[in-house]
Amino acid sequence: MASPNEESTLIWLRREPAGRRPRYSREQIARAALTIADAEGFDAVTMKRISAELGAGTMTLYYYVRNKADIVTLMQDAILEDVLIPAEELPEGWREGVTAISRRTWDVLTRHPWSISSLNQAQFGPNAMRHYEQSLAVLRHTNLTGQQKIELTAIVDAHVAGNAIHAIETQERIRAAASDPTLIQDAMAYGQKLVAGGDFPELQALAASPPDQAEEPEAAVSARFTEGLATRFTKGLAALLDGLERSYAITSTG
Amino acid sequence: MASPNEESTLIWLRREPAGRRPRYSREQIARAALTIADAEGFDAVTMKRISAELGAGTMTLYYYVRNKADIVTLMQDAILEDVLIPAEELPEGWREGVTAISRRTWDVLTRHPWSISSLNQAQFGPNAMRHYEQSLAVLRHTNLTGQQKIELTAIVDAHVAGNAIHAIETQERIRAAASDPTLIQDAMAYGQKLVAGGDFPELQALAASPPDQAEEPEAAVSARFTEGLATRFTKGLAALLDGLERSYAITSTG
DNA sequence: CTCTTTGCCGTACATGGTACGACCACTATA
DNA sequence: TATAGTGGTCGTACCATGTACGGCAAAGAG
Repeated sequence: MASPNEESTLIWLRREPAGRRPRYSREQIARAALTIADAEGFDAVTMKRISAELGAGTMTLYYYVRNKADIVTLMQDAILEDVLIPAEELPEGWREGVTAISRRTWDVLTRHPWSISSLNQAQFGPNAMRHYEQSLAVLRHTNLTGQQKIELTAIVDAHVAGNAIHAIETQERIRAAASDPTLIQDAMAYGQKLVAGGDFPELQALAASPPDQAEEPEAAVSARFTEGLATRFTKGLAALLDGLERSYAITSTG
Repeated sequence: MASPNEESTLIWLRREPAGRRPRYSREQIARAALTIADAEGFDAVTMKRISAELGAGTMTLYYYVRNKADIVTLMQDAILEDVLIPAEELPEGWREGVTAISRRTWDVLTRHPWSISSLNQAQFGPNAMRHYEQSLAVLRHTNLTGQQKIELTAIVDAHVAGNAIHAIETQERIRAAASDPTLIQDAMAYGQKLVAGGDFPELQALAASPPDQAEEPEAAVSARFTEGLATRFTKGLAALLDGLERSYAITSTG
């Protein structure tokens, strides 16, 4: 039997140094890492970089945290905090509730493009738990069984995550293209080469039609794109909920 | 003006060594990498490891490929080949077609868990192009405009990817738990601790009900889970298509 | 004032990607 | 057949990153 509560594999079960006068805190560390990730991408989040940001030695971090994965876990949990909707702001109906939560989740994930690259390394945390609880709570006054609530939440969450990834990738592509036009040129060249081969009639047909809205300030293009992604997401989500409402025969029992 | 076609940023536009008698080929390299990834996970895919698999020196790979990202690109494209549906097997209606493609995509992605971890590093390739073409082709005999086809495809693709990720994560968690029971124990301990705090009424309610189907051979549990994930995916997809059919007022013009 | 604990961090090592350039064998030309 | 060039292989070396280890100083306890 291990000593109570210490040396767990979960950071959430290991107490944070709080004894005499620790100079830093897990929260500070997470915040620093987050700042870096948002500004320079996930790859820039390095133990050295984080510690430098805090004015500490690299190894100091290991006093607060077991390894880098722990820090990533903290980061994920930090952004999941933003995903939570204050109780007062939660709309009434199940459908409005799910929509609000999903929309907010998508927003937050999209605002933190690194959230995708870091997916594999993170662990379930308290805010994930709260998010889950909230997602279920929204379904309270429906005729769904517990298993059905779980299922529906899983489906919707997966949908949201998938669309967030899609949006992030698109945005990243735009950014990359802006900083290095060669990328686009090459991609276009390759695409055209393939299409010219004649094996892609559908794509060929599409390539012919759109009115190439060139000549627009970079920022505008980017902004319109992001907007477009958001409305596309909204549309898809509505369709999904429509279908789910039907197939589960969901009714309000409020 | 650069020399024609050489030194592109895209591997697809750089010719493969084929002159005198190259000992290897990009395809071989990709296959080797794929084998390793499937067997030992993406992290095991190392330049040294790949070359060892081929019986070559590490640096030899760089004669066929510019860098590791290129190899990842080749890997992705390789599995996308499996995603393509032979023309004869494509069902008639748009809905059946989309379902078949989506289902197959989900299957393949799920069978290659590393496809997720490698998302960020890969580039669009020929098989991605074919997959896209096929997705559009299935919508040919409908009343959708070109933009709508693109939109719908994007939505469905994102949905599929999201669900695949979800499934993969679940499976990975199961595997991890199987190899190290401590993980589950800790997670359960933490979960219960949180729930005991009283702030998670919905989760508490759910935790009470399910008939803890313990005492089942590991393999069986895992298999049932996978199956469950697949049917869940099918259900969600059907709902999504239902909703999309309605909101786009899709009709067949076949 | 001494001893123990807390907290900080320099050093060192393992691993992974990759730039550079030596080296060998084959082929074309003289 | 000798020579020069070129296609293909790979050893060495360098850099970046995560982290184990252990020393050290300061704070508190006795």
